[in-house]
Amino acid sequence: MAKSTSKEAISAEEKIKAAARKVFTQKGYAATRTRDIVEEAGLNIALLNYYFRSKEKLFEIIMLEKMQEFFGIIIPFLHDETTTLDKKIEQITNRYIDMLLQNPDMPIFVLSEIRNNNGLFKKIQVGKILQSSHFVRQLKEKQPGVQPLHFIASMLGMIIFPFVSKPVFKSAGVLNEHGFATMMEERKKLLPKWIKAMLGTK
Amino acid sequence: MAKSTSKEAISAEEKIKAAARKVFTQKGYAATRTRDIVEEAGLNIALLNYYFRSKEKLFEIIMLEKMQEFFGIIIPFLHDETTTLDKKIEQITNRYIDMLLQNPDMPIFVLSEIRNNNGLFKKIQVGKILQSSHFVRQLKEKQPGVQPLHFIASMLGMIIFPFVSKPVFKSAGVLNEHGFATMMEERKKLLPKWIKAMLGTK
DNA sequence: GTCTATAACCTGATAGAC
DNA sequence: GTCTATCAGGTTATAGAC
Repeated sequence: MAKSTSKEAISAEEKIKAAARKVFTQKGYAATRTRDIVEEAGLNIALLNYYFRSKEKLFEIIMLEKMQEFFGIIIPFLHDETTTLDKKIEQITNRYIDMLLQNPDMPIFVLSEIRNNNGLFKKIQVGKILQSSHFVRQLKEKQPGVQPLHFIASMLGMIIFPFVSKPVFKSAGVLNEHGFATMMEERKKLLPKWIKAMLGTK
Repeated sequence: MAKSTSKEAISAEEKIKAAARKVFTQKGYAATRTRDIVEEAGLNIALLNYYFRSKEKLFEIIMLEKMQEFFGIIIPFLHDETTTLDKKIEQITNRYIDMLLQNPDMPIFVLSEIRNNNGLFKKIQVGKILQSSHFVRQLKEKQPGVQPLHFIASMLGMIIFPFVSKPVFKSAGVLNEHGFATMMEERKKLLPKWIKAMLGTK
């Protein structure tokens, strides 16, 4: 059945999915109980199993969704043949930070669940997509000596790592929620400069 | 009782601790069963409870140990008043990568467990140590406009992020175990150059 | 479709023999 | 100190009423 587009109330199925998104990404698969999810949704366990068969099946749906978002968001920019390398760096930085500010728990969730369960991830062809991208071709032209992987790992590290270590900042009293958001907004300006500076070295 | 320094066989207590280190860091607290730990140690559950009282108490011991290593390793370099900023960057990069190559699962373990359980972490005064360090004073002199936090987040991101995303590289077929180690060895040379290039921008 | 009650299983922890 | 057997509690999943 196609999803209704009218303004009618959200279905139980959708409520459970939304709750699962929230709880799974916050606590991870192993630490979440089906009870946590249905309580968050204001429903009961029977409904979860009625719609999704099992905790594991529900998790797969959420996990695939999150991996798609996490890895998919920069693909259009990587393949854009009309933009310069510098422009791509700016777009990726801005777009990624914006998306992660909406989903701050996503990186640590996706990365730690892939550690626990590489099976699900293999469906996504990250390696091939990257290697065949216009972005990597441009990188090789600009810096023939350096593996693009090194550059990409650095760029993504600068963007994503603050989200992964956000709980550390908060617990250590270095940053609160608002301070973190401000910092990431500043980084949208700062990182492209730093990333381009890396390209200037030999 | 002081730990024996002779070459006698490893005690059951030490065997369980070693097994716990391995299993907890690989799977995280929630996903490990006490049975996993004692099987790894070749012993039985009763021993675990005899020596450590509970799964949680054993976990706390391992977790404190790992946090100490993860956050503590760079402190001596941060406070060294005899070295230049450039030298510190080289030392931190080299030393951190070496340690993480020995403990590749450590970053994702420590960071995801802090997310789940900030209580344990609060005992370590990361924020104060950082702010009062010679390293941060040197940074402020060199780049008065930029928050040291931005710089540190970038530097640590470039160093640590590859370890956090290692399962992605492996599952995606981009790198195998040996390729990853090679890449990190290359990064010991590459990162100091890139990090210093960031300092040169305004 | 939704709910309550319960089954079936798993996991951490302990009792008690050696 | 070490082990086997077992308990107590919690968790997922389902049966069956509405």
